[in-house]
Amino acid sequence: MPKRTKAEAEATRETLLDAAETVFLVRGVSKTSLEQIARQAGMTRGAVYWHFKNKADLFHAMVERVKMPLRQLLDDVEDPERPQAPLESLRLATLHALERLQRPRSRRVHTILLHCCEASSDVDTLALQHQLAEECFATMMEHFSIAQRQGMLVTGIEPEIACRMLMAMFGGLMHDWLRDPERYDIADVGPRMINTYFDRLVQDAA
Amino acid sequence: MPKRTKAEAEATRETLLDAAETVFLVRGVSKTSLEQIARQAGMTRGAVYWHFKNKADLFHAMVERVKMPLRQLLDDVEDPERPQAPLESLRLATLHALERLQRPRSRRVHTILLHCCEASSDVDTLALQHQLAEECFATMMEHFSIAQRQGMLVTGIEPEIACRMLMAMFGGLMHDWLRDPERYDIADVGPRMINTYFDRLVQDAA
DNA sequence: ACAGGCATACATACATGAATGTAAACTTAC
DNA sequence: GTAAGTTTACATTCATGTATGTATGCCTGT
Repeated sequence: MPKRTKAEAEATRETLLDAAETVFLVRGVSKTSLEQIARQAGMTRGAVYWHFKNKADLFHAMVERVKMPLRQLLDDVEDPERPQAPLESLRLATLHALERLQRPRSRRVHTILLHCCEASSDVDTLALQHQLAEECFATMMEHFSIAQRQGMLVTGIEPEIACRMLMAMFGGLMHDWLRDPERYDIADVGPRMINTYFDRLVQDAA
Repeated sequence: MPKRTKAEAEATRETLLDAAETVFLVRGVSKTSLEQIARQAGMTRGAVYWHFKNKADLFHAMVERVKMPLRQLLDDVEDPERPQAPLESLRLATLHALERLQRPRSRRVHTILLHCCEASSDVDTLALQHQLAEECFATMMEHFSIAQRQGMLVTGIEPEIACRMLMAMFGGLMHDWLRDPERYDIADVGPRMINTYFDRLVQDAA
């Protein structure tokens, strides 16, 4: 039954993206055919090619649905009353990011990005990761630098190292947990790791 | 000119594995055909199918050439004179692992494992990672637990969290650096991160 | 020691299957 | 009626696995 109403068309687009998430997770991106995605969504390849240019385009749209840059996370948690608490802001933003990661869609898409697709493929996943990482690093470096100037960083620790440690820890935790989420409860382990990091490596000025 | 001598045959096998590393890095595992690998090695698919059952088998052999479990790293660094310095052993083993990672072949293969192949594909890369991670975790947990019993761990930090933090940090650093090794010098940043971690989170008993 | 025979180490050819992109047909909303 | 949404049909490309070809290294009997 061809030609749905405008709203219905938009709905099928979302359905196709949902289907893509599902199939990508199981088969991996490169081994998934557009046919499989279409069938999962209860349609044919024609629908896919109508809404998206090709697999790369579809993939990109799928990622866009969950994209949430650190910049915005920080805007959410930064306390307007206390504009100079960079480390506390970072801690909260990190914890908040960890919570978002556990939401089903976010979890699925990040699993796909980290484990079910490869570089130099249809989709340039490395460029996506690179872009996100650079933005994260720049934003975090600002905050760590401010913290250091305010004497809130334990002496002897350079902002760059602290920054890279946090990024590595967070990224590594994501990568490791998403590989097999049943192994441990990230809602418990994650915050303990993050809090331990901030409590130990980072010290309020006297 | 078919049929080489036994030693030459072994040499072509290695050549094929080298070729695989090269092509996998550029095209990604799933998008590389055995034809491309064979041509890169200056042969035909016949040679590939002679030495390996299929792409998965070839991939597995490629990984085996660099596989170096943490257990062995620890055996290398553990001081027989001072059998009770678990944290120092871990620090050294971690630093040593970091150095190994920078060796060209190790670097290539790990890049492929982390960025150029996907789960649920020909090769079960998740199983490989899982296996390594489990062994690492178990071994490290032993050492962290011993350290805690000896009062060498900062009070208030549980061995499990310390263990997972170190694993996440190391894994995240690998993942991040290998994505674009030109961004920073891991030979400089890596040890500083690791040493900072051990210096700050882990404390010699009084 | 060497001549045959057999297994080895590849190359070539072929059959199959599957995915892609596009074009054309069809149906209904607007 | 026309354009948006979707299906069906088709042509092309490409990787895989296998089967077959073939020349050489290696070994065994005498």
